[in-house]
Amino acid sequence: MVSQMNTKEIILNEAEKIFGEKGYYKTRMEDIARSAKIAKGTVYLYFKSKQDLFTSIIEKTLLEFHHRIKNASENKKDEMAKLKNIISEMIEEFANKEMFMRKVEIHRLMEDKDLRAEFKKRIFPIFKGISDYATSIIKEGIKKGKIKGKNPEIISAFIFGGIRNACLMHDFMKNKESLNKKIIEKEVFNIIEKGLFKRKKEAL
Amino acid sequence: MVSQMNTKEIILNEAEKIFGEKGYYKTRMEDIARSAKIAKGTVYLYFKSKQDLFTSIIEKTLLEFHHRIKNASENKKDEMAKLKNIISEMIEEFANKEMFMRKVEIHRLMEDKDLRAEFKKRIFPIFKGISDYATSIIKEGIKKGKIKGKNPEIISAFIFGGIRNACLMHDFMKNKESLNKKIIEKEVFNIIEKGLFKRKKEAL
Amino acid sequence: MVSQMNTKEIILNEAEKIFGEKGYYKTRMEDIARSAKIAKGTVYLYFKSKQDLFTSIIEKTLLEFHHRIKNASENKKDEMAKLKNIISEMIEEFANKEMFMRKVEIHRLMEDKDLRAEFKKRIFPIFKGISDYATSIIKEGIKKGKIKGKNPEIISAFIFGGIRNACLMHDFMKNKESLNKKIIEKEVFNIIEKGLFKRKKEAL
Amino acid sequence: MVSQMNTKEIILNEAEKIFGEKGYYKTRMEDIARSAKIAKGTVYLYFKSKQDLFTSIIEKTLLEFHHRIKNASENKKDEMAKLKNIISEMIEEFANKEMFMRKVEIHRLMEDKDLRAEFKKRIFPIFKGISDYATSIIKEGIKKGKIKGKNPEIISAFIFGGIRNACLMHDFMKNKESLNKKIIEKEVFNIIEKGLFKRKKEAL
DNA sequence: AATGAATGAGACTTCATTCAT
DNA sequence: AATGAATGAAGTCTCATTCAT
Repeated sequence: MVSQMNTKEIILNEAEKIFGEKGYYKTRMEDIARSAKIAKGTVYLYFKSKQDLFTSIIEKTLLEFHHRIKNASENKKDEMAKLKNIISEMIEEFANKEMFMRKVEIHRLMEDKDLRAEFKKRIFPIFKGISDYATSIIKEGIKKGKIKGKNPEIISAFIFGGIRNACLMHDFMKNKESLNKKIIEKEVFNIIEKGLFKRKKEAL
Repeated sequence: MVSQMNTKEIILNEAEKIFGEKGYYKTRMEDIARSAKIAKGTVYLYFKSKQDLFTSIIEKTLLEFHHRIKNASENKKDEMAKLKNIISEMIEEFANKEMFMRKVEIHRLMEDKDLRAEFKKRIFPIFKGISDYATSIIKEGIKKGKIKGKNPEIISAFIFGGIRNACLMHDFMKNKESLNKKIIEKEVFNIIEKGLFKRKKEAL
Repeated sequence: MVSQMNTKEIILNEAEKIFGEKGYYKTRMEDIARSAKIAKGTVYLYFKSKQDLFTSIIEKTLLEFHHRIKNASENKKDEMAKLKNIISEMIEEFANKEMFMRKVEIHRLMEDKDLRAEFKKRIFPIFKGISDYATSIIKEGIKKGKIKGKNPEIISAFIFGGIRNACLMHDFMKNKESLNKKIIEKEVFNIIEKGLFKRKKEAL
Repeated sequence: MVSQMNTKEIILNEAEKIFGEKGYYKTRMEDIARSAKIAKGTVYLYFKSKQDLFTSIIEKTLLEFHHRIKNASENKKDEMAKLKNIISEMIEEFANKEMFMRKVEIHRLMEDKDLRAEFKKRIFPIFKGISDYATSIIKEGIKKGKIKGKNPEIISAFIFGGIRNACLMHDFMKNKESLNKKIIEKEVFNIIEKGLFKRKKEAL
């Protein structure tokens, strides 16, 4: 039992690493098995297919992410503080070189007919949960007159995609320098704070 | 001559459509040939490999995009106006369902060893050209004291990625409704304007 | 008419060169067309298939070779002189870098089912003619008691193959130095005339 | 382990047979797989490409041949005896219908750019080893005054090629009758030992 | 006579998955 | 629970040949 748990965990970890490095299509089941120091057939004892394994990782990653942003925001009263904390968590997530979330495009993979069924069932609800959580904070902020804007979904997608791309671009353009999370955070806060939130003077 | 141009153009158009729909890996050369109503072998008369064809499309798409944002911005004096026009063009580009730019992740594909060589030679320079162009406007704005921020690259990556994701997310969540470009534009302008640009009161 | 002759001749010459360089399988009809500065389709006006073209070249080459050895030997009375002259012609033929006979293995190609039909009809008779011609001289020599041996076919095949291989091997091992025909000729004459081993009398 | 050894051996044997029958270019990987009663993909578990498989067979065949001629000659003191034993082995090798050495032209295949790299690394050294071995015996014989001639390389190439062609020609001309090794051997020995032409003394 | 764009059968190779041990 | 040899469907690319101009 313990050993089973371990093997499954090992596979998940190694697979996450390799999917993150090579992407879904370029990753071979054999790469994963080798990296996990097990036989190819063993992977199939724990996951019924490549799609299943991949979906399981996204599932786990998204659930963890959901927890993180919830933990980081739910005990703040102020929507501004909540959003800023969520943004910090996003940057943390995306800036982590090992994490594959930054690399994986859920939209794109959802269009793959082999993955779609599994994704629709297992990933979409979680994804929507995260999206709704972020959106609901913005919605609340708008209602309270603290946040400007009319379409919370667009706003949260904009911020999420913006941060992801800022992190990716850094890697892409100058992958030798390690990414300075603080700089990105500051830049994003600057944009968000003074534009997104009405300041007291304005509120008057 | 005319016929050659036509066939090549047809292939490029059909391939763009299918690569956009299915992604690079799921697209088979035969799909493209069938869609172009030609034989598989004919594609190879015009493009030496799948990589070459794909790269050619990205190349063309990025060059067109570069032209568009240049045309839309270069005759404006004000950096704010320039940036807003570029943003409008981005939205136009990403919101276009047929366009595959929205779907393609250059960062990810650059990591594919089969594509890397071709990409490094043909795509990276154009990509960098676009990036540099947007960045230089922000840089100039910062110098003139009209734009806040210290890292133009991060800012432009943030905006670009944010817009892209806002468009993708709309498709993803409610792909039946056609995307209203004006709404996205307004939301982005709202965020950008009041946050990114110092207002006269602030400048004082 | 003149122009047709010319085009056909040009194709034959260029094809011979390229088949000689690359071998039958690696030579593409397009290589030949390009080398002859004509369109691919034009080749098919003169030769009905790749097999036909190739066979035509072997045919021509073997016929020429037959003429050469006949001319070089038929007016000699002595079988020894005849054979030596034939050997000189063989060396001349094989040592010629441009000639493809040295490179082409008729035995091998005869086993290719696509070539077999054509070869059986057009090449085999010529080939046999040459073989018979050489063999008949040896036969005559044996009858007259001037040549030792019981199997003229084996003897002529041995000499032919030996010369061919000596020429090929030179190319293979030291292809920079140009092959010295005289040296090969001398070595072959030595063996043929007196054998490889010194007899005791000679050794004295 | 046993099974792995077996499958690899089976593939090598079947491939040797088919390459021998059809030649390198006409042999399809599927032919080999079918002949070995395994799936196409299985071949690739043991050999990384068609080139690799083919090269492996030549490698093995040449190494065996090297051993054979060494074993057949190294304990003889006399160069004449050594050479004659080597010749007998050659005839044995070439006369074997199943053996593909007789059919394969290393010179020709070395010019194929797909095979060249592999050949240069793996085949050329062995080939040269065999060639050098035969040549060194002739060289020694010349030094001791027992063998006539100035170019051991030419002499060994001549004998090797001569025997090969004599065997091939038999197949080619009358492939129904089984080849009588003794007859070829006798004919070759005759030429080697005393030359083709009776000298006047003998003629008396 | 000549062209060269187009065809499509066919070859090599990959890799997710299975299954006997 | 674990293995890894074996499978075979599927994908990329080549090239002899055709045919409309």
